[in-house]
Amino acid sequence: MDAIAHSPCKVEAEALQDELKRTRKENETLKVMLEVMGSKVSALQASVQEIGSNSPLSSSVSYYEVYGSIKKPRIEIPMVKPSQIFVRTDSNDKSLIVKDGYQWRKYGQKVTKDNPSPRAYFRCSMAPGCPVKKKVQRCAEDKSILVATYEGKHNHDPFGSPGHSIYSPDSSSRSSRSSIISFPVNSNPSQPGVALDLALSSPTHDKEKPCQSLMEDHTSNKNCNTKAEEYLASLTKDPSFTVALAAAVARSLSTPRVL
DNA sequence: CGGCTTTGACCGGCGC
DNA sequence: GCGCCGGTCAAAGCCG
Repeated sequence: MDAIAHSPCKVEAEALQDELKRTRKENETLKVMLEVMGSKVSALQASVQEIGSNSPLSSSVSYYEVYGSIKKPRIEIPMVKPSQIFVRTDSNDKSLIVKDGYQWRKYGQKVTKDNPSPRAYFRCSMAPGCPVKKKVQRCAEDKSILVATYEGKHNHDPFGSPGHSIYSPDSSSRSSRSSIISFPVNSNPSQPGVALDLALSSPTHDKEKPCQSLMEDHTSNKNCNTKAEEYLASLTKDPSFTVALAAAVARSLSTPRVL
């Protein structure tokens, strides 16, 4: 009886072991990919630092765009949709307003466990059916930094006009006291200013103070020119980089430390 | 007066 | 099952 009962179990066990082997191998491959991506990110950060980053922020890349280029990600990634931007404001300014060119209606505020600063919840009010929401909260590490998390995709243009860049430095909608940290890559009028937080995915950075490192890196410089855009565009066009970046971001979000 | 903010209540998911 | 916590609702008040 036992022998009859065990033999299918044995087969199952072998199948599981086989799968485990395959999973390990895949894990190794992903590790290598992550390392490659890490070096690319480091190069990118160095490049951005070199040429500056604070110029006409016409648009940015978001996790959506990263995933939009992937038909079916091999790895299931929970909760990767929200993308973040970091905004430096006056530390005396207690408002949780991130001026990104869209019109937002606040519908709630909460104090969360992990951060003493209250988190504000906004809905896009520029278009009636716009599903976009954003959460704004001060960085726990540096209260002068606002962290805005965007969810969803706008079904309209900012200001209803494509020519009206939401990140124009001269734009009256921009707060003169704040600077939005984001990487201009390609133009997408339906996206808000969404930053790709490379600090999250870079293996050279620890999880702590992702916003601060970005702040130092990108606000200290004033010029971001087409070279950066070209470099970033070439990176985002690279499918392997995109996949690896997406995976790394997802892993960074789900686990504090990857390697 | 209409639209927005504020804020306490409520709800659902999740971990223990 | 219960409590905690994040997210949302909705009434009241404020402001242009």
